Amino acid sequence: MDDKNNLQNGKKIINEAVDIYCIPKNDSTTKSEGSDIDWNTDDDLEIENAIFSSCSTKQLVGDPGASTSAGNTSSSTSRLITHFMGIGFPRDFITRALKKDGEINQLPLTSLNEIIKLFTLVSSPFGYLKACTAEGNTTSSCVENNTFSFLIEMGYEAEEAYTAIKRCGKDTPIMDVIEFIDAARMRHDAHVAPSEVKVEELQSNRHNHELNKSTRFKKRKMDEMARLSNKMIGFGVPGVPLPPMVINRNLPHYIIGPPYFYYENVALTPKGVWSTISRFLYDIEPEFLDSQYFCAAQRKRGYIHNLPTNNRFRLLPIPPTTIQEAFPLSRPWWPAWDTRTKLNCLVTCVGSAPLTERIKIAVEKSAENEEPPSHIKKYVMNLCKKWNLVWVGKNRVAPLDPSEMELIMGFPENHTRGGGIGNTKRYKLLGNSFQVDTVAYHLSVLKNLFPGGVNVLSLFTGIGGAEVALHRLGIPLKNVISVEMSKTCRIVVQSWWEETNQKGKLIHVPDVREVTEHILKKWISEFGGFDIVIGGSPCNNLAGGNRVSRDGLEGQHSSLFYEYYRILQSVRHLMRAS
DNA sequence: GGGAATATGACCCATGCG
DNA sequence: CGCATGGGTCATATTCCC
Repeated sequence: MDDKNNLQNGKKIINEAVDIYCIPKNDSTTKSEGSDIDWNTDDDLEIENAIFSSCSTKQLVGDPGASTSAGNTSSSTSRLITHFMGIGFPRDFITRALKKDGEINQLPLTSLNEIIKLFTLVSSPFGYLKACTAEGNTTSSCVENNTFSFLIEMGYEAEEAYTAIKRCGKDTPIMDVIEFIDAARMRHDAHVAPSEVKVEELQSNRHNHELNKSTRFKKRKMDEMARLSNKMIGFGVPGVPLPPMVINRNLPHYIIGPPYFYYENVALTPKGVWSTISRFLYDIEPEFLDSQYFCAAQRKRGYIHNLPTNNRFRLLPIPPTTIQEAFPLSRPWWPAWDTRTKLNCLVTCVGSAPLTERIKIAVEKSAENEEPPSHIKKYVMNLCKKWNLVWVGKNRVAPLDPSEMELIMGFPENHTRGGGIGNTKRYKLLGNSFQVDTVAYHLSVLKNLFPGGVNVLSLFTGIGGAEVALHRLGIPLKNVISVEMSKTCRIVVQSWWEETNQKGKLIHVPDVREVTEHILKKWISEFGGFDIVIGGSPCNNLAGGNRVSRDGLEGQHSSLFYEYYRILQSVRHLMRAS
């Protein structure tokens, strides 16, 4: 049944993608609304490029620079259909993807590729397999499609996957197809034309095979390391010298400038999640950053945004950055053998009282003024690290209380206190939040860009980390649309809004799904557009701590990332149109 | 030394019970 | 609400082997 849902979801996204990608409504070169996009006359060249180029040319319609000119539309359409049928998509599916309001839309091949990619990503290979069968395709065609879907899901380009399957043969095991693509890529890097790659060479030469596998492993490893360097200093943090490697942030030209957007999630996701997120968010390199450079606790997060990165500045006052500074009262009780200076990530669950008692008893066993034996030290340290415990008295450890967590996370003390909110809930809210100083560092560049204040579309607002950051930066909040499902969070944000005497307007929306194009249009015309779209979509299906439903980006909650993407696309589209 | 095997550590968590 | 319990996927660190 999940497959069916995936499929429907995929179709929904395609329809939305068609809506979003299609036509700039008041483009002077187009005649009727939403149906006529002009064609590049050189169809042959374009299709050739699409099939044989191994790099993504994300030139979307409506993005500046997507140049178009008049051409033969009907033959282009049939070529497109032929092309995608050649890949293995059912004709019916392609025509449905192309159709809107009963008319055939003429989309550049690259855009249609995007749509297909979206579909393939959202619907599982098995869902697609079933759909094929239902639509009367042959089994062999389904197998081919399945391989294709897998390759796409793994992050290969549609074009190269298609070429590889075609050249290897549709019955070739998927690993061999991958070897083929990687070999082709390596040769391409070495300026060898893809057409010179011979399948037989790979299949018959075991040594070569192993070599490629090893090189591929290395290459991936290096890619990962470059993206996710163990220090996690993002594009630079105050006080830490940058590595000699130059940060080369080449944003696609069409994504530079307003509306700005800022997306956040946990850094250590299941494999492939960040590359998928990045692929949706305009191929922008995530900025992986650990909040330990801004506060006393680690917090490894990835951020994708189109904000400038020069002339950032920190919030003042700079909060304590070590446990000892953050908890001066703990100093007399802190044993020398507990060498921690930073807390681990503050999460939604905390250690229990009996646990702290067990630790007390374990430590007390050793004589006065004497270190416990090493196995006790190890036992205690493991628990302290696991539960983020601090020393609060003689042989006594305790979890942070919610107010201490608030301070470390950069919120005003008692931000989440009262109003009917219990401690368990406070821990949950705080554990799910932004670290304010970290986010403020990134958002600080907005201060010069918007001296008069900002209009914010805040998705998955939580307890308002981004709003607090902007406020503390001294950036006036003009209009804030806060989309947050939890009533408790809305209460927290509303209280903060009133207590800090905000002059702007705060509108609460409970569900992202209510944020339709229609209502976005209304807000945009009312406010004159959004200056920034901020959001950290649910991480519970991505986070390592989840032992039950770490389902990845397609998980029940984490899949709301696609809503973030949808809304951001909508805002960008509407703001270009207005 | 370098690669492979193995150990260790970290993780914006969910559920059931009393 | 407090508490106990429950794997698994990653990355890095360490050890082992050639």
